[in-house]
Amino acid sequence: MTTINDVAKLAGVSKAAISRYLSGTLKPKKETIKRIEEAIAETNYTPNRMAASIRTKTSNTIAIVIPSAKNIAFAEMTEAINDELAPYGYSMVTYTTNEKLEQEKLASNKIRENRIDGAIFITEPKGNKDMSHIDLLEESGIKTLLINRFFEPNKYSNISIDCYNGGKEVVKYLIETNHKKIGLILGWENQDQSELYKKAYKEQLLEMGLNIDDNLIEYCNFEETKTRNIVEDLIQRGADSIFAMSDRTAIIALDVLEEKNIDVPNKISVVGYGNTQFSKLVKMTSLDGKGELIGKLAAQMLLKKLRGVDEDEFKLLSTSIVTRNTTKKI
Amino acid sequence: MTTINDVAKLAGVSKAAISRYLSGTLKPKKETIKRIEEAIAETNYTPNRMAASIRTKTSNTIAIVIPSAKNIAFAEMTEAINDELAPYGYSMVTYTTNEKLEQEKLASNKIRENRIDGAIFITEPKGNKDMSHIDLLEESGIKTLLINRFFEPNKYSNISIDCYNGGKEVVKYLIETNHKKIGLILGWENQDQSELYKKAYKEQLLEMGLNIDDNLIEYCNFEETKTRNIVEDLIQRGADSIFAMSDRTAIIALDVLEEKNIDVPNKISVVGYGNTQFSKLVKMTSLDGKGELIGKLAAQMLLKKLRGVDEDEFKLLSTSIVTRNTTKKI
DNA sequence: ATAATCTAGTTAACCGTTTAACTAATAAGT
DNA sequence: ACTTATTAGTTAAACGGTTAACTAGATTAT
Repeated sequence: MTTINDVAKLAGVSKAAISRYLSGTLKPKKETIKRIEEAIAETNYTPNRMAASIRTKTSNTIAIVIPSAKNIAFAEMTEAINDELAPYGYSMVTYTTNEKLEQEKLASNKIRENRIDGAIFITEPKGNKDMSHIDLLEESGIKTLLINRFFEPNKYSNISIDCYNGGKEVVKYLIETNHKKIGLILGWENQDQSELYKKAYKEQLLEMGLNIDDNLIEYCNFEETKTRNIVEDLIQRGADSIFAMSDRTAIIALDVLEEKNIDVPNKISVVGYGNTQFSKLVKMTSLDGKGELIGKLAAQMLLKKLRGVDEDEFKLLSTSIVTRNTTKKI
Repeated sequence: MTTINDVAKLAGVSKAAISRYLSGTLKPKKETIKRIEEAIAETNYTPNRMAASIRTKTSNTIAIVIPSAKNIAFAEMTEAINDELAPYGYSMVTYTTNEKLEQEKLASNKIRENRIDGAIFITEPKGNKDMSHIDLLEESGIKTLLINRFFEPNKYSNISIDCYNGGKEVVKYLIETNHKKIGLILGWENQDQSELYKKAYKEQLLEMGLNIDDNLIEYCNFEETKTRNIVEDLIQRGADSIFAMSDRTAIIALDVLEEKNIDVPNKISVVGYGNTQFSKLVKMTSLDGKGELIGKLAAQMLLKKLRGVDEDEFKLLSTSIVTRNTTKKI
């Protein structure tokens, strides 16, 4: 790779002239510009952004930390973030955690090592409240932003879906369409999101005068076989509807129901969460996860922080159910 | 952020000692180690990988260039690549192209700017054969690897699915299950993959004594509305089966068929391509795209190139149809 | 005519590492 | 006892840029 020195030599000016010309802090005369441009073209010169970074202390790179890149919900957010940031020249590096705290910490280390400007963490590693690595990033001057990790205001910048009220809406909808035994399939036990959905579910049930059957509440850990067993159990226990905490889980539920020849939505209604491509393709009712909106807002918020506007923000996005062919008034 | 100088000062040694201790080229005595370790811990020192990079000329980062991150087929490959490379300490940066050559070139520029060690390009921008940016990367010492871009040996390192023989197998399977009017939904016109499938389709038809109806061959450009229209046309024209060049397209086809109350697979069989999560979840027959295998192999091949083993390799992976509930002998 | 301002550059220090080459002190070999 | 190796470091240059401070020459103002 050619360096700025090669270009300078070829153009017959100092390397400072090249650097300043490229950054717009020097206006060379026409003839010099011509020589510089020719030299750049001839050598295929591209500035070494890393060398620049060590002086300017900005890498023009942001990181996203997600449980899994092939999970459609995260993929949709990721793409939205990238689409929003790319026009500003940011590159995006992805670290996956498999929802493990340990891996999230490794990612944080990489982010520090690479002096990445800002990082977006999506969801929390299962059931863990250790924030020390995030704190360290902020102390190191790396801007952080959390998505679907906290559901009430706190010291971190955060954007989340209001799954408490969203969950209540789903339950309300199901009750209003005459369902009485609503199966609830949660993700991980002790994870904020699961517990919020559970709370919403129970409270809405009570508010509408139904009583709670704990046998209808299960944690699937986002595992397929576990989910299948749960769905079978729920059928056994007489569930007339199922609300699952992810579209993927809901689609697995649909599959089990189809295998058992149980008519959806006439016999059992199914609601997912995410409103991802998945739910659209299979025409499934789903609580909107607003992945693309969240990604877009997250990118904008991070951009703001990167520019130094540093009031920590907390956003809770209201959501609503998108009804399709897997739910029906009975 | 603390630097190596801070640590050196605190530990009372030269910065070279810190650097060499951390890289294992210096074995300090116990007592010194203790002082260094304490200084590192106290200052939360993490080496600045960018500063190191400018000296060592390796960034420990690889890039993947994909049409879209939220396309499930690419997401699966991406994750497989990352899983394979992460243990070696590589960070992965993603650039999306929307299948536009212009954007692919922008990505190439970023890759050069950031002195990224190696890049994997997945598929080709629609219908374009300009490889100058890839050539430039290789000339710049950046290792490149192409996926599903070339289907016969050439000067680039490349891994592809043998879609010619795969396509023939699908057509053969459909004919053997007594289908006579096979609709073929391709992607972009003039894109190698599309044309290969078309060739496979026509040749297999002729080999098995059926004649070709050009009205059954359409390009959907991977657009939903266009796909829906095509499917309706194919139904009109009496197709008894549909082979689509992507799972997503095939699922849209399934949806149209369902809307029209046409029984799949009894009335019309549908085959997708990819064998992605999508096809598994909706139990759709699909020609295997082997995304995860490709990702894994790609990562390994790139790793090899990064280590200097630089015979250009060309791999064509054989594939086969995975039958599920959307195809049937009639 | 002289001072003040502008233009188009240059010089040199700096960013945070790595690494080749050197050194001083200690240990080992004969 | 004297050379030779080994150990545990240090020094200084290098990597490829950026940037503050300077300068020489041309223009403008008074």
